[in-house]
Amino acid sequence: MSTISEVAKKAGVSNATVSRVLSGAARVREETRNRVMEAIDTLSYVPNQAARSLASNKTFTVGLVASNIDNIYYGPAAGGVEKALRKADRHAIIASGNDSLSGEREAVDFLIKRQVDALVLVTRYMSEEELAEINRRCPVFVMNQHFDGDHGRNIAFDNFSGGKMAIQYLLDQGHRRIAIVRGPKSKSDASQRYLGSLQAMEAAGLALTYEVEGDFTIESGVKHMQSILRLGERPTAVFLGNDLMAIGALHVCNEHKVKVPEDIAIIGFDDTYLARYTSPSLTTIQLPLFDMANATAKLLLNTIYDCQYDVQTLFSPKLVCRKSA
Amino acid sequence: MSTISEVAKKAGVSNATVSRVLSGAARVREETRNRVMEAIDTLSYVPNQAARSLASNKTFTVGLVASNIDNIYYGPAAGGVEKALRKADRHAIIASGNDSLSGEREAVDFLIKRQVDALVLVTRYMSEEELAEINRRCPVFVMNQHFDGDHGRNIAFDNFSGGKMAIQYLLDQGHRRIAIVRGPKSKSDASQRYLGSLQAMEAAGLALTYEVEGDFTIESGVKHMQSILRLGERPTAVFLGNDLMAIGALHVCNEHKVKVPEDIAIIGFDDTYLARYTSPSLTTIQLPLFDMANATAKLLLNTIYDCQYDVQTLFSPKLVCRKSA
DNA sequence: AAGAAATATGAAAGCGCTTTCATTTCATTT
DNA sequence: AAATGAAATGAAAGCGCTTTCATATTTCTT
Repeated sequence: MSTISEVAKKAGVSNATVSRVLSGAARVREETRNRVMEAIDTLSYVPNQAARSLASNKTFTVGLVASNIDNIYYGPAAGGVEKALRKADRHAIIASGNDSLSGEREAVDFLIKRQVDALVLVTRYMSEEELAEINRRCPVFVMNQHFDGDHGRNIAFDNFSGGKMAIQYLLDQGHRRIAIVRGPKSKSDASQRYLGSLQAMEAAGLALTYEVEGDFTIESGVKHMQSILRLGERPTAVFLGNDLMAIGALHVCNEHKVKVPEDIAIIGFDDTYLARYTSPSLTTIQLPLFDMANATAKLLLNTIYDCQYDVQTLFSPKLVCRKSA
Repeated sequence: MSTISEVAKKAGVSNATVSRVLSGAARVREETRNRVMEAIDTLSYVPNQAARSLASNKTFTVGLVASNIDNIYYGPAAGGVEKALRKADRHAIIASGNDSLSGEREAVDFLIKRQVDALVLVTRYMSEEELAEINRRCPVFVMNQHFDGDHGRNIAFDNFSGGKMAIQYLLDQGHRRIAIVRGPKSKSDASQRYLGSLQAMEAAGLALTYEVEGDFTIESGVKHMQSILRLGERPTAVFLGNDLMAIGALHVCNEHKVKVPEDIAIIGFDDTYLARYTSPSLTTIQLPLFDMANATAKLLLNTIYDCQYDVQTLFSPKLVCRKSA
């Protein structure tokens, strides 16, 4: 491991100059810069991150909290964040919230202790007020979620239109008896989807046959679909607030020999990569999670590290027709 | 942010002493320690990681490379690693290999540049020789994989018995015509599973009806199952080298109205959390990925940071009977 | 109780950078 | 050509810890 001093010596300049060409912040004469670059190359010098952090009071590290690292959403989310950060020579520390509020809090505390420069939160249990509070301790960035006191720190998705789109599709297919297993009332994305659905129903002069609140897990989809099958008059179509619940619903239908989509149509939300491999394959509303996560990280880079990325801050839903509806 | 000096001053000791009580390495008189702890508490002092790293020449950071962060295996693997590290007040940086060899290499280089103290590699394209080579640059830890020159740096799983178990179960169910979609020949875990299967067949005096090499993706399961269905004389059971391929196979069967398990029995490997929600639910061999990842991280902690965890270094397969076979 | 051995603590150097401030060099103007 | 202002560079002071070495204190031995 060579140090900055060795590079400086070899290039015949001071440490300060090497530091300057490295950071790119201050200007250095063309010729000097070349000499330094050459020295860096021949010594294959790599700056010491710890020293950098200590001197500059930045860690170049971003914390990423997922409510449950083992969730199917986590992959694309982490992937999108990681890609953007790596390109900018920063990195992410992961911390899982172990699927509980206290776990999420611990994860956040851990990362703040670790002195990350910012946080990307993909949580499930934290209220928007809590996010705002954390934001006072360390800059918080989120996607598909609002929080008070954010200063353009979230990447949005038009959940309302997405919900509307799902129901509209069902309506277009001739369904009139429609049930909804919506996501948690505490989450604004879930509520927006729900509100959108409602609007589509109202516009058609219809009311929901059945409605219940799920928690976005497969198990929850299983449970609520079981209730729906027990209903006296079954709906002909069910809109589940996310793919995971739809997978649970599909599983239940298959177990009970209820034919999808003939007996009951199922539509999900998110278009996770499993959607195309369920039986039957899942019709769903696409949410470009990877891209949104990538945008979130870029927004963070712009805000915290003065980068200059173009970032799309609002994403739109898209219907993906497969065979379940 | 208070510093160690402030703590020292408040406790009426030197910085060195504070450092000592913090690290727990050297001994400090009971009474002194209490005074220091109290000062730490009242100042709510948190040590600066960068300074710590710079002074000690350790980053307390572990790099975690997954061939594809978006893979279903990644979650439990990352979760297991993260849990162990966090408990030990260390952390993991993630880097995805973007599902390619060059990507995996870039991820490794990035992390080494980032000066991680060690690497946990969950790669798909790197040969065991390459792992050994990387190990010369930075300590490498792997699970369910061997590499040359490791010094007890891997957590093993008995894939051979697992493969045997899968076939044995099929045999016990009365199947005689059995096909295998094995995993990549380049991966020792896949090969062990295959060898185990073969042994079970031989012991029964039978030969495989059909055999082909898949690449552990859903798509690969789809492709090979399609070929199998086109076979003149179909097998009555298929053993897929992992759950992902089995999910693909199930999907194909359902699309072609081939009844599972009546027409064809399907058995997978890994017992990912989706296995219980496929249609029909997947009979498979359980591989305790989270626990293995956790053990890998503990092994790392013991080796690199002189921790003293008990670690189980060999894990065993377990048959999980569901409905697909 | 004195000396030796063991234990506890402090002083200070240094880890490898960034950054401020002063100085030198260069280009421009008169 | 001298004066001026701008641009480029260097010297050196930290950033907040760990760790070595020396010193002070306690405990043990006889």
